[in-house]
Amino acid sequence: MQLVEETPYRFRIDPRGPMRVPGVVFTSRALATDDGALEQVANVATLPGIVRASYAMPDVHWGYGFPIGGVAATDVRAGGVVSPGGVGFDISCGVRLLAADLERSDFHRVAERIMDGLSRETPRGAGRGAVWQLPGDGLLRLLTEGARYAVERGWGGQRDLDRCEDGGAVPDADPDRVSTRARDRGLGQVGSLGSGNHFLEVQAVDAVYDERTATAFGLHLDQVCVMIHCGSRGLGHQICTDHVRRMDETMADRGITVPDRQLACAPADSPDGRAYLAAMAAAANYARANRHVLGVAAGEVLREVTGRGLDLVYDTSHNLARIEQHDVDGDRRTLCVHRKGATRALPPGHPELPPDLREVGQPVLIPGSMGTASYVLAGVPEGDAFHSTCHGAGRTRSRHQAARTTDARQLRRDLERHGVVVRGNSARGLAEEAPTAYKDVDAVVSVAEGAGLCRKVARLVPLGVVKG
DNA sequence: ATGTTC
Repeated sequence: MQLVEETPYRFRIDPRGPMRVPGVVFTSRALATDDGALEQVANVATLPGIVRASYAMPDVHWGYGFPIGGVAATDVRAGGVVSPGGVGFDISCGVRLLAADLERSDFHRVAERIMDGLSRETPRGAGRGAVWQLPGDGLLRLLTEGARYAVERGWGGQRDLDRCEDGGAVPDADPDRVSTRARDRGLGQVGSLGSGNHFLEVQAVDAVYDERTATAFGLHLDQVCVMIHCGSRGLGHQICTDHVRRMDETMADRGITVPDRQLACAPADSPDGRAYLAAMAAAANYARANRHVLGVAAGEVLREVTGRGLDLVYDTSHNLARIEQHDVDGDRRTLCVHRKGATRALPPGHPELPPDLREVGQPVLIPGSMGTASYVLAGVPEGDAFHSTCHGAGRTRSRHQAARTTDARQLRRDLERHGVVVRGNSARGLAEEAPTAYKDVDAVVSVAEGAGLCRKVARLVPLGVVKG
């Protein structure tokens, strides 16, 4: 794939064949790799109604149809499509960061007790376990009311909603567009991590790049934090499966052709498109509630051991499509913005930000790979790509490759030698997430900042990890 | 990511 260097951090793929717009890849000469993701960037550029460009963030890698680390916006009033592959199977997968009233130096003497407690109270792995057993009509309410329903039922409080994207619940969710099978899968999983790259980490603020913004976010140097990375479990997965199948069946009848069946799509303003968006919104609410109750459970463990609880910094999703208003070629347009492995990064002054964050911009939470740093970033005024930035380190090797070449016991020893207390789930799961299978998160974040997509606020390092 | 192959 031919990349044309526009600036040190911005590269272009010129339109060819059925591409309607160029590809724009935010990367660097050092970071750029091609595992097939750039071909996918070009494929996405062929989607009906796509505007401006098919974007890739610095952590881009190959995914189902769309690349992970991709951003694509379509013009809803001009037949623009929505594609489940542009959101991903783990709908509204995201990150929740909570800050403890505890210093790094306080942690070590209680580390084992805290990690044992977090391990005990955090269901994880495929299938089993959840911290919240929902009452009879609970799932339907959760799908429409998200974290607000959890608060109503006694989990956490108003601040948890104020510091969650969309106040804890996205509008326009319709449980009727969620299949019985999807609901069945989701019913017993509210409050569980899942597996793969999902985790709960205890971290310490290792560096602060912007004191004023960090203070507004509720963070300071050497503070202990808890970061939770998880999504919508089997429910979101089943919704994606159901709607991809439906769109794959009806796409040809609409006269839509795509270069890859995994780009199955429908006009956002069509029955199939609206049905997916309504089901996706339900999964987004599920994911918010999932992270919410896991955060409350973690806070109870910390309070039990230390007498100090947790305050929410922010909760953000990096797998979602949203209907947003943006200026394109001088016109205000209604766009369906797909972010798959990409994080919304609202600039200072944006009306959707809570009042206490409006001056500094949206907190952007970037989980590193296991045992490496994580970041807190902020949105910037000049942000390109519809106010989006990266979402993590980004894989360089497949799960299979990582598992084949990693000794899980050695990896665990290495982590513990670096002072990270490990509470794993399975040896294979640990091996698949070896940091050597990922890009360097410090490099990814530096490129994202260099490309003008966001700015650094704080760097966090792991003290303990509960692995999904 | 995922009751890791409906």
